[in-house]
Amino acid sequence: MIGKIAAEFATLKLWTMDRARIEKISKALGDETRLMIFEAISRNKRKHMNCGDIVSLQGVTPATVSHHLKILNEAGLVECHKEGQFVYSHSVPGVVQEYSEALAQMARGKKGSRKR
Amino acid sequence: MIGKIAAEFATLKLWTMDRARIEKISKALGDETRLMIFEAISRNKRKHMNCGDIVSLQGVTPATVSHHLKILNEAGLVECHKEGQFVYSHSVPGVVQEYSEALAQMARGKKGSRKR
DNA sequence: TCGATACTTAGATGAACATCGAAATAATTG
DNA sequence: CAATTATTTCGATGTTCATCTAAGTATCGA
Repeated sequence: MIGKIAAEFATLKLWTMDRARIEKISKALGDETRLMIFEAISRNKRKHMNCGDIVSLQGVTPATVSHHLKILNEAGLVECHKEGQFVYSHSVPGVVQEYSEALAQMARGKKGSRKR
Repeated sequence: MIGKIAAEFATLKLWTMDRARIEKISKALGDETRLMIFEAISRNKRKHMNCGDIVSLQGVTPATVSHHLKILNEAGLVECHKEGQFVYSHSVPGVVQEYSEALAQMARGKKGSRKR
């Protein structure tokens, strides 16, 4: 039965985020300023925000914002694209989703954590 | 109807985790050793683990394990209870759940984040 | 009560990191 | 091209933090 096979695929999940990835995302979220930035970027989905927008939102310098954006980007939480002299960022909710599932699985005591 | 009221309570959610709480949990999860400890504790639901069990599992001293357990506990991710000379720990999956929801909400750009 | 076992606390050390100002790079516009 | 604006990179600085050893506290068994 197709349904059964599909159901098995759905539950099987050959891979999960490995611990290193979970750690990286957790680290990225474990800073007050970065959380503010991530929240701000997520809130403005329509009109993407650039570095300067974020700077004017909170009390940090462009250098600091740039630094944090890099970390959020390397964790996969936000993506950036350059448009002329501006760098616009948007959040990637899918990564948060995967991260949540990986954590839930870990908390539930499942084995998981297979790479590839 | 009781059922309806209960359902409203369930969906209404008067509060969400505030940023400080999210930050604290993220920090707690943002360390390799702590992730290992959290995973180990979660995996052994039946027979709760004590400090020594964890020590023998990974290459860290009792002092370090104690330190990390404190942080995981303060984040609400694990709970500990003393039994004689032993301190047993177990994970609290509900907190991971709340944390995930708060993050998802943030990533989706919802307002949320009301305290109390 | 003594000695062993389990854990915590204190203090020290080195590494990681958040932040800034200043210099560098990149793109835009006069 | 020169001047301006946007962002990144560099180097410095102070703070946070993971870890250890050693000393302290608590519990158990003889």
